[in-house]
Amino acid sequence: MTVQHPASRPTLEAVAAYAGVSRATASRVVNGGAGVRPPLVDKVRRAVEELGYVPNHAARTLVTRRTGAVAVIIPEPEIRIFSDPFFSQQIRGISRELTAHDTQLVLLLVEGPGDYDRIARYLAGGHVDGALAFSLHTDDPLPAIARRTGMPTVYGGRPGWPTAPGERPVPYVDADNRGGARQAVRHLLALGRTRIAHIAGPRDQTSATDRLDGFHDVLPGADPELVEEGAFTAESGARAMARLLERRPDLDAVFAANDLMASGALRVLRQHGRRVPEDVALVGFDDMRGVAESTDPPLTTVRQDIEGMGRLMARLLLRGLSEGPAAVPTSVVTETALVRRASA
Amino acid sequence: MTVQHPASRPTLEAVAAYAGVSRATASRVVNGGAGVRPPLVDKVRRAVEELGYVPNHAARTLVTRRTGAVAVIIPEPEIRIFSDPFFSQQIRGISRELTAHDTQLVLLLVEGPGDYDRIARYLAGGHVDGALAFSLHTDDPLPAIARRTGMPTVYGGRPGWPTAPGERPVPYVDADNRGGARQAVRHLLALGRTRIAHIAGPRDQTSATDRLDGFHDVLPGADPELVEEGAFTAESGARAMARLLERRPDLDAVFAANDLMASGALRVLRQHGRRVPEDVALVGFDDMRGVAESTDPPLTTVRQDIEGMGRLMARLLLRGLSEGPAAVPTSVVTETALVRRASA
DNA sequence: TTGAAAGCGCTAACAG
DNA sequence: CTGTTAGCGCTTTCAA
Repeated sequence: MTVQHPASRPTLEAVAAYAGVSRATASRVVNGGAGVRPPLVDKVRRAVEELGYVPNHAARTLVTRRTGAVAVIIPEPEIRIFSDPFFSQQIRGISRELTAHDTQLVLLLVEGPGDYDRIARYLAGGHVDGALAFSLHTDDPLPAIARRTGMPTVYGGRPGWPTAPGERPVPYVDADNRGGARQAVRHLLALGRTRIAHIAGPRDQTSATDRLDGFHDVLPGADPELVEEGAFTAESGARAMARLLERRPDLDAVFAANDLMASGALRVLRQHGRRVPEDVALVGFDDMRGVAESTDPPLTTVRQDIEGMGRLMARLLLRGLSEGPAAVPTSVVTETALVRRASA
Repeated sequence: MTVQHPASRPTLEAVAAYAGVSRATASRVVNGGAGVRPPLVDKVRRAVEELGYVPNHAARTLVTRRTGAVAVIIPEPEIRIFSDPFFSQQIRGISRELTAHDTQLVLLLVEGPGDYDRIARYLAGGHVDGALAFSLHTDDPLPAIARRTGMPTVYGGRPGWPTAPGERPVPYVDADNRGGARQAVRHLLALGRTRIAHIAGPRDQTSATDRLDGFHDVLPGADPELVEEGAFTAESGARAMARLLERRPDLDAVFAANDLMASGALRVLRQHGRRVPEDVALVGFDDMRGVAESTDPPLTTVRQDIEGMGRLMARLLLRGLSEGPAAVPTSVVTETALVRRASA
């Protein structure tokens, strides 16, 4: 803690006076200097330097109606389910892109349903120019709020409902979950496996259902007994694996919808005396740092570029902000890549 | 993306007209309504409701010189080293506290040394009322920037240098690392272990040196051969453990300065045929989710209230903001607790 | 208790 | 190319 009321900083007025020009000219120079004669530009620049002038953000926002800030809205529960690395990598990507465009990141953590009032007020309050939001569930109030407040918003992850007729589809960025799942299953097939099981994620998350769809794309006639549902946690993966093993002790491969579930499945496989990959080949999804490479054996998995997705979200939003909604593609799907390790 | 230029929202002027009062009275009501007669208060409230009025933040900031926002500054590299859960829990605590006080959280990720210019400009720009910063290294430019810009700042983690004479000590919040280490080592002692080793963290982090100090508090005459240094990663923990085992194959207990290193050590212990806890008892630090309970055996470790520390940081800052620096205690150290599991 | 008026610091027409 | 002028929407003396 230092000064309580920061010594009042020099204003544009002061800079103008110091440089011997009008406030308007000083303003022009500060904002790029277009259309101002070089000698004057120099004088003003020197004045800015000398006086240590920094533009007052509030005053600028008041007249331009641009805040230079973007809200990142994260539902609290997600932060857990989605496991932290995911969250922080995405944030990093967003932060990089925003910083490169001189835009600030305001973090809004949503604790519970009651919090949406606060979020709505915040968005309506003109604190930010746009918003980035994540992993919408079917009944998520956010899109309605965004629409009502007219706040340009880009979503992370494919929304769980179809676009209403006549409504502009919401722009989102997502990994190619379905394609990635196909890569995983095809790999297992190429290994000569014939009884491939799938541990799916929760039905209310599109990333989970998309992966399940990818599984069925490659194995259209898969025995329903070979599919189990987990909750994207290691524990749930272990339980799903146990059920699978009970029903189909003859299975020779497993594609788990994420690495956490794969790690749980791996533990159970070993407990049941199965060797991985000899008896049962195992593929995960996410290439989650600290999990995928550190299991024994390390997981073959599907990698998605999480940071890149974050960057892309920010880029779409910024483009929409500067060029209008029409410049924003409805959605962008990023590629996934199979990472071969020892488990399959 | 919806509207490009948000439909201009109603102003105080509009509310005042609608309610049939002056702008001044409307303003008073919006800000609590002190000193306004009830009937008028009601009228204005109704007008606000009817019109859907939300105060313009920029205009308010311009006159009050308060932004209602706080910057959270996180050095990029730390985000990795410190492992993500730490980061996100701390953020959560901060967010909770700020939200409760209607204050916004602006996230500033620092990518590299060059970024400090940007940070300095940002803090000088009057975008925020205060700042929260983390894990300072000895040569960190942040404190100087904070001082220069007169930005009230609270730090997370004990700074790595002594307060310069005549300077106000920086306020910080930290876990009782030293006390926690003592708890860990005493526990090992109580178990009857006599050759207790320590895998310390990097010398330039006070959390590491404090834990090392705690170790020495309880074991003042410890053989230097029983202390090794790691980098707070699982890999470095494994390497340190290997060196320790080579030098002192007779060791019967290990206190690792964090859970990640403990997990690496555990792996190496097993590879060398040591049973844990029978042959070698092992204690970690952090009670890191997803690590401590999921190793085999689960780790006995020292828990710190990370979210609570975050909350505390925010609370100190907010208090300083409203009551002046004098109201902020120099620093607060939070308690740690030994969590007994199977490894010791 | 209420209202009138000044002004926070800046940008953006508009004239010159 | 530069300066003058009018606000942006709000809070806050100061008078009434």
